[in-house]
Amino acid sequence: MAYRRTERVLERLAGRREDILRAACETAAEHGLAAVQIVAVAERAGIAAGTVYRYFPTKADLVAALLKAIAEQEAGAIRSAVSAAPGPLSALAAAIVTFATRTMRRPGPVNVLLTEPVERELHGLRRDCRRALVGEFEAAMRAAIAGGHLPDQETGIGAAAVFGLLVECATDPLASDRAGPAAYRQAAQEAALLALRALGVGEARARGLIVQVPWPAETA
Amino acid sequence: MAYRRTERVLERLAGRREDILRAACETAAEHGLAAVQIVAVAERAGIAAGTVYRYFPTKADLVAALLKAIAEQEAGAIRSAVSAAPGPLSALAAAIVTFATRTMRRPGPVNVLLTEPVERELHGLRRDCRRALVGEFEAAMRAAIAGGHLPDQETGIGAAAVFGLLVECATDPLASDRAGPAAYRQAAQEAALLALRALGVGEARARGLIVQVPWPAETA
DNA sequence: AGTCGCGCTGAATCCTGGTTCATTTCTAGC
DNA sequence: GCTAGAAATGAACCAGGATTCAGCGCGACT
Repeated sequence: MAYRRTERVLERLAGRREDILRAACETAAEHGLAAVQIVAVAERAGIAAGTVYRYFPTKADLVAALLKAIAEQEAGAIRSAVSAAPGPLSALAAAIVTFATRTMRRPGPVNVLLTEPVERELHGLRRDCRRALVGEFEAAMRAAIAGGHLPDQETGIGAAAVFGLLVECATDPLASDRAGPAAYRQAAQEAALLALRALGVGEARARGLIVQVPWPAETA
Repeated sequence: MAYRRTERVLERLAGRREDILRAACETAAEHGLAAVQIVAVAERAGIAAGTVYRYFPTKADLVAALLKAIAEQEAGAIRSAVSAAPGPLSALAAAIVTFATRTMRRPGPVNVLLTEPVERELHGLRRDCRRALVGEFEAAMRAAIAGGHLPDQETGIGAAAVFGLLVECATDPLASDRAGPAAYRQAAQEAALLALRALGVGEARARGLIVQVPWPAETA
């Protein structure tokens, strides 16, 4: 008995796993899922290709972890925006504006969630990730409806509609001449206005809600 | 000079090109772009793999033709729905309902347009195809605005929003328990209502418009 | 019928990228 | 320092799928 996984080693191992996952996420966000190749990721993480397989038994596992990480990151951002809002309706607005702004500023992560993975076995997971994000909007809608701030309606389809609307607005090349932070905020507010109107919030009310959402933080 | 491309031969050649393209489109619509493989397409078209290369110099060309064909097919369906409508606003509603219904009934074609092709060189084309579809909605919006039937607004972002909204509603697994034609129509109308509200059409008016759109034809 | 040129064939080739594994390097305990 | 076992390495391997090409057979003209 000459080698034992001491605390120090475990830390290093966990850290390395993090490095790999981070490298994969960055690669995906920057160049798309197709660019997530074992050798490329390994290189970016500063290790050899074979080492990746000590942490992820197969590429599909790596991609699965990557999708979950991105989804959780985005969902977390929405949740924290929601919890910071003063009321249910402004929480919904905050969720919408936050997601729109983030996605416009950096479309990569969300694009990954919408991109069709090659692996058949990942379709289900990817759908779940999408659903998780849509679920955040749905929860916000439910709360607003419960409080009587939003017309009663089928939240499933409404949340999906909001999600699709925001993503398309963020992705559309037409809006791609967004030069600086101010332009992002402008475009995001425009899209948010449309989303809120779709859910039955009057224009004037929607504008008021949107303006007071704080600027989403850069990270997380 | 013992062989010349007679009329008959030219016809056969053109027909064969059509066969290949059709086979590719069907494969893509049924099993996704990843399933569009030269051998598979050739087999489906009833020819040998090598023959495909007499009509499409490279796979990317085939996929490009495929994307254009699908986009044109969808755009055409929207256009004919628009031109059959009695007025600008009902034309917009017709465009929306038609696209929603078609996509819910057969999500394949539209999914192909939204799926990331592996080839870097196809990104631009795919974007153009998307834009072409969005453009149909934009044109309908412009006409409605010009006629004073729709609040004045930025049509680019509005059209993109409508497009994304409809696609997501058609794609979302939540709505996937659509059993029959009636269910499709129901879901499509629901999504259309959200889309029209997003553009500032009041709920009551929107409902009235949607109901009177004729059932989209199965083909084309 | 004979000949020519073209289109078709499909097995062989090439390329890309995931996966493996014999070897090397490192860590913990003696 | 020395040894046993774990982790890392990276070149070799392999599979899937695009592409090529030498040979075959048909249609068109004489």
